[in-house]
Amino acid sequence: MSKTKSNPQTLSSVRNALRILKSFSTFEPTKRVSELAESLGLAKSTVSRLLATLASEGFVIKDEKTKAYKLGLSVLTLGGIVTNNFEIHKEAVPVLNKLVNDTGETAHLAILDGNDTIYIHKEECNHPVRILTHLGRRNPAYCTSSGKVLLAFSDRETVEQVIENGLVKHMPNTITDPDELRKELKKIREQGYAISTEELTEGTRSVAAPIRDYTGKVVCAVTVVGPIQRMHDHKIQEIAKKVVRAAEDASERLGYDKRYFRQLGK
Amino acid sequence: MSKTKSNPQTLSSVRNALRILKSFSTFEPTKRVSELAESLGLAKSTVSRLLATLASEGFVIKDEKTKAYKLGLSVLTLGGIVTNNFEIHKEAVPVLNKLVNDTGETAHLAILDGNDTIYIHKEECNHPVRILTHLGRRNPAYCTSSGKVLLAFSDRETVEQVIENGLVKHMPNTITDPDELRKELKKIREQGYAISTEELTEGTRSVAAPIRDYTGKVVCAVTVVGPIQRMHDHKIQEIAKKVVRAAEDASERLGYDKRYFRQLGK
DNA sequence: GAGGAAATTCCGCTATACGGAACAAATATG
DNA sequence: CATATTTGTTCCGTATAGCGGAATTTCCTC
Repeated sequence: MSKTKSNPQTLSSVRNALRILKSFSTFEPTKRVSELAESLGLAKSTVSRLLATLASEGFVIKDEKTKAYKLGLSVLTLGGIVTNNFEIHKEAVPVLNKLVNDTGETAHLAILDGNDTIYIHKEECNHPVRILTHLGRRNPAYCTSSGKVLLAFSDRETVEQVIENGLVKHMPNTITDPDELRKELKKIREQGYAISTEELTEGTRSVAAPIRDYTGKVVCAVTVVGPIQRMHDHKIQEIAKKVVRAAEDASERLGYDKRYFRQLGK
Repeated sequence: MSKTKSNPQTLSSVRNALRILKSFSTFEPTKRVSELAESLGLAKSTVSRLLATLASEGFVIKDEKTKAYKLGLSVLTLGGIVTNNFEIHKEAVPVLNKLVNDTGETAHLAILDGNDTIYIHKEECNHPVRILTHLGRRNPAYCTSSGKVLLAFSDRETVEQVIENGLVKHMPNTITDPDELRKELKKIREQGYAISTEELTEGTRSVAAPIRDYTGKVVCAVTVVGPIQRMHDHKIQEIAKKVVRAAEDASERLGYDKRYFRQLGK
């Protein structure tokens, strides 16, 4: 029964239920019994029962007509609680709002989790043409602007871990050479922001800058994402400035004292 | 083992795991083993194992120092997927943005789930004094403006179901008399919006209006919430107008043709 | 450094969750 | 329109996984 690495003290039925939940995505928002049975290597009867249990607690919803399942509202409620737990949130949201108004593009807050960045907040712009992202969205760190910023300001091991994990070429622009990535991170540290142009997703460009807490530690990144047409080379510097400014504002609100740390020569 | 009503074909271990997840709230964002064992009526060892399993899949995070558990990032990711699934979302978010700018207060989208309203979107205002709500927040329908709007435009059975479920007095202003509630809903149908003043939470007032889809069905409510000091009697009519307008805008974007339905005499 | 509380691990027993088969329902096919 | 096929659910016997309680470890507290 050990598919990935079944820790000794974990319950397989529960793990299977959680795997079912995790198998949903923006691109496959509905799932059916046999599909899941296939992909998880379980009997149809087992999946059917697991789904019934998940449904009874509101974690999935069954469309009685098509017999397809989608994620339920319990999941939404829990997500909201998580969001509320991040203190960064309270301080950074107003700043993010302003940034969206100033740039006209969608902005996010992102943190690092393992080898990925995760959007912990999203502030949508009004443009009819929008990039498809969502709260909680998980992207590989090495090929997104927010991820690169967070990596640039994290310890060596984290970076090496990401490299060891493999730099997959998603797009022509994806950085796949370890040394090139290290150089890129150095550059980001120096200039104070990161840009990513079609490194993960076609047609999109993003800019990110680090938010620091009162200890000077980078805890989060602000990032603005948009279609490359609207993120022209001649506009990108302007946007970058605004992103950096927003990040500095948010940092200040978290008690970060720029001058103090400059004095320290950091 | 039948605590609430254990459907024959549901798995108790999975159900217990889900119950653990659901026991987290904004007010109790962390939980400990013995606490959960007590409240769920399970052995500490059982809870410990369930939590270990939940942690291994990122649904909870254990603070190794304090041994306290909080909800994990997997939950956030799933919540984002749910959000993205609501089509109303795409259409209503720009409208909501505008509403927040116009009123200066936090706005939500809400839907009805059983006897509760659930916020499926939240657009925060910039005021330093803010109402504590969150995405996925579940509130009783009969004592919130969004809930009352949604009830006002749903079928008789739903309303009677809510009444049967009990009208608990949360505040002096809470409507607890069934007939009074029915009268209130009638009034809401006539005027096209609902107001709730300290019916559930002290110091808050909210206004809500219905969003309709192309079939004319009320699918969702827009609501603006704020502290009563900022929602003065002499300002409330103005705010209500804006909320109704926003709801109409959103309805139009969903293909609802006001004139067509007026012709029908609806 | 001892005492106590809390979490985890161990262990034996039973209940339970599993897979397979049978059944039911819905969809596709001719 | 009947038949074939796919898909989901229920039933059932068995093996085992998950349960509670005790033992052990860890972590505070005094």
